[in-house]
Amino acid sequence: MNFSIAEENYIKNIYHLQQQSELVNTNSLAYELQTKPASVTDMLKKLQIKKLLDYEKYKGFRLSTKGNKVAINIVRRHRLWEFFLVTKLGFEWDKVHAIAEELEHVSNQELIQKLDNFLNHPQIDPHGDPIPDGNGKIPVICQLSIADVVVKKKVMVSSVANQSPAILELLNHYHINIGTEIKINQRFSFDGSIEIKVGKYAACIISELVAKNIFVYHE
Amino acid sequence: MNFSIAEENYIKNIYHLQQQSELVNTNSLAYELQTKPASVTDMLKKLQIKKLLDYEKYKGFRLSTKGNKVAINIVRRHRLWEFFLVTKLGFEWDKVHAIAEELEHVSNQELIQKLDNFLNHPQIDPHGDPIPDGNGKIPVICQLSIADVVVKKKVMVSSVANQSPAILELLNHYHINIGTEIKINQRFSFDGSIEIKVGKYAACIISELVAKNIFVYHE
DNA sequence: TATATTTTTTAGATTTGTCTAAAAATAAAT
DNA sequence: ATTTATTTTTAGACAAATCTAAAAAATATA
Repeated sequence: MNFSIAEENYIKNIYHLQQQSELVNTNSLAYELQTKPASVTDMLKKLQIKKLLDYEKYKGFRLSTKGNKVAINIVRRHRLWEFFLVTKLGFEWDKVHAIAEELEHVSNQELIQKLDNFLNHPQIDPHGDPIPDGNGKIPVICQLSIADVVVKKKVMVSSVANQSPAILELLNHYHINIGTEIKINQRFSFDGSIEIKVGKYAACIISELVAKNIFVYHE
Repeated sequence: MNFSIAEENYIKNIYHLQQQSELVNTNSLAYELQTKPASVTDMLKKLQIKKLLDYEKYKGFRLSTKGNKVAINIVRRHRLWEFFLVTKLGFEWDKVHAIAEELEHVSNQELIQKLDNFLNHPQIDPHGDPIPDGNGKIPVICQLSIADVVVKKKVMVSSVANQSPAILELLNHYHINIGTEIKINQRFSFDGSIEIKVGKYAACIISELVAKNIFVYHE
């Protein structure tokens, strides 16, 4: 089944609000979508008719099982594109959300399948959020801050917590990006700083604050 | 300036019809867009107001200079995505058009710029059509059928003329794709067949018919 | 419990892009 | 040069998604 861009945006935002609280209300969804409560009510009726929503007038609403599947698929597309934009096209994190918001509505199944293959089935997007697989299964995120990784271990960067241009500038300097391989050489007890080796570059030292903000895959 | 998906589809199709004849008429555009002449007339008025079109009632129409620039930009996006889908995601030619038709409407300039970089500024799309550059300049296509390439020369596949599943099957067998490097070893006068070397695979012989359908870059 | 406040929904209008059916302009044919 | 046929445009309607303003329901307050 195919949905309009407007419908998909409603579904996705209901999904996100449900992560906070089971039941969603009209005003918060209107705020999230930058629209008016009256418009939300109109769309809720349409989504209910399409069996995507459990909805009772004045009582709040939640996605149905079917609605949830659709939502997870949209989230999957969004996060795969974000991963693509950062790791392949070299975008920085702050720019990718808006673009992925558009790309996510291209809903060709084969496209997403092949994109997933091309990206080697990433499990975490550049913001550290899990990427649902083709069956809608959401991987349990096994991430660890570099500050907590045991020494001598080789790890791969999965995401960065603080996504400010300030830390971005620093990470570019260290040649650290999503997917970068890092070896933890040693930890200095004086200030918690850590010596790491990034790819083929000479070993360098990062502060504890930086280390705490870099997350890596961890089985 | 930003245009709706409907507007972009009209602009693009007017552009394509103009390659055939200078002036475009309502019926042929309606046919091209799978819509009704009345709808076309409505949209023409809107495009004229936006200065994208030179249009006189009952007299036919053509894109203005501004409209032409917009059209070329859409064509650029479309062809870059097609190239991406074939060379990076491994799609076959017959599948990419419909998907690129959707992707082309994501009109973020930086996205297209970075995609172009990522693809190494391709000049020809998988169908052999030229890809306009960032300034709207359309490269003159220097393509040559393999049947016409001098022997001992190394060339790169730019496009394939006959885009049937039948030739596709054969080319997959030879490991030939868009962007593949091929060396022309020798030509056999008996049947015009040609011995080629594809990448690291053992040399093989292709028929004259196949050779005539494979086009390569040629300075 | 009655009143005030907030939240949600309805009613009716608007915009975009489409349609059908009929009218107007142009082109073709006798 | 009329008539016929084709092409194009208008007029009016419709669906999707939105809006404003007002009514209805739920919640909070006195």
